[in-house]
Amino acid sequence: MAEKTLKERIIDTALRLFEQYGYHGVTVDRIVTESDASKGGFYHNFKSKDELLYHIHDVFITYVLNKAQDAYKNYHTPTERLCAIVQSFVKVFHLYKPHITVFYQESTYLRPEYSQKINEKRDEFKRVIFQVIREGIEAGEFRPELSVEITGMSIIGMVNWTYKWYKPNGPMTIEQIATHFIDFILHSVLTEEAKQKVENISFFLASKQMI
Amino acid sequence: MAEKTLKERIIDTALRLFEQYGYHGVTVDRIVTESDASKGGFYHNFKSKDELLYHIHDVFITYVLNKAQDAYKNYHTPTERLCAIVQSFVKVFHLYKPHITVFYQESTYLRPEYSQKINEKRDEFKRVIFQVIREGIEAGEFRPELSVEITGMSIIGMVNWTYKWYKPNGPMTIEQIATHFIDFILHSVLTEEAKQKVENISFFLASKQMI
DNA sequence: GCACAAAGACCGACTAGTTGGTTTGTTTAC
DNA sequence: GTAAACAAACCAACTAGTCGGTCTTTGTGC
Repeated sequence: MAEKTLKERIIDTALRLFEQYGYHGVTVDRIVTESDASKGGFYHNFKSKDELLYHIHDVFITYVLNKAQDAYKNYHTPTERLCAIVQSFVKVFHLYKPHITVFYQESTYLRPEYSQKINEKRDEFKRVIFQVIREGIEAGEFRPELSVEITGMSIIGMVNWTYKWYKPNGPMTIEQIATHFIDFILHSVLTEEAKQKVENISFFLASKQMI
Repeated sequence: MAEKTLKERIIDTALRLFEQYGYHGVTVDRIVTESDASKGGFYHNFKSKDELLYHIHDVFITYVLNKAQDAYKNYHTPTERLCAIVQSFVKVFHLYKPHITVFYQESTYLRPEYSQKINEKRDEFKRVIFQVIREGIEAGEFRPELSVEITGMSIIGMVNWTYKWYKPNGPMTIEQIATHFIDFILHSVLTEEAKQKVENISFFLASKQMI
């Protein structure tokens, strides 16, 4: 395996420090020191501290958006799609927890030119979720009295909040957490008929090879 | 009605600015200018910029904790208590949206002596919610396979996330949003028997004079 | 009711320290 | 030789906090 490049080392260090102390709680000098780099090396790889922040945002949102779009493509009923999206969404927290923390804590400090790009991808992600819920209602799988927006934001909020409490080495694995979320969500959105079909939710997930 | 004191004017201005630009995106000078105060007036009322941040945190968490404790006292079944807590919790977003935004965006920047106090109240709030869920399961109203912690954090996350998208003058009133959340939550946590009793959720809420 | 002093509220120019970013010159590695 | 990276001095801008002073209110003795 190739050694880590300087750029990667800087990003790793910055991520760790930003997560703990916040973007403004960390100086460029400190990032440089703790990643065994130099100021020259830093500014060779990044135009500015702002650009580094943008880069962190972009890596995460790009990943999660792609995962959602893949999940949409690879499954073909609203219920399966919703499960798959939530599943992959939750799993991201294992890999990208520092990214996510920075994403939700520091996005106010993104400069306009950067935040615009990020917001486009974020909105696209929301659109996919809303779409699935809308199709679920139309297909009769989800309860017709649901509000697409509030249901969508409830799901997004519930999952996103994980970044505030999830501990990678805690008592719950990320898969267990995902299963609980999906259980919670399916009980809320499915119609009685659809619930009959799914029957046992854990079994349903297993049969779809999601867990 | 008495005029607003300087302190109140400073807090109002700071809240508005912090919400939009973040704690580090706003200087004391700017707060002072936009609240028609002076540097001296600011430091007469607050020991430091940090203390102002703490004050904002404390007002919100104290309010929401009291509301949850009141809801617990005033109702006597787990289902009613959960509804009442969520109800009052969501309503807080109407009054305290800027506080909440600052609370969740800027808490990393609270100095240790302050964040300790805040965390105690926040943990106490969580404790109340966990307690209600635990009692709901024990009483047979909530599904026994629920995880108290994950269910609790799901509810808290779902509601808290509201601060990211709620617009006080948007198409949904805060009461409508609260009703949707409660509907979502009750469908997830209630056992089949308990659902029979509650029957129609909107009707249930109305009968308890919650909406 | 008044004189006056003490306390508290508030002002704003100033300071001292910090920090993102630059520059210049050097070194390493393919 | 060229690009990536280092080292360190340097700067300009910014910003939290200070400090001496003024104005206003309140309390007290007579």
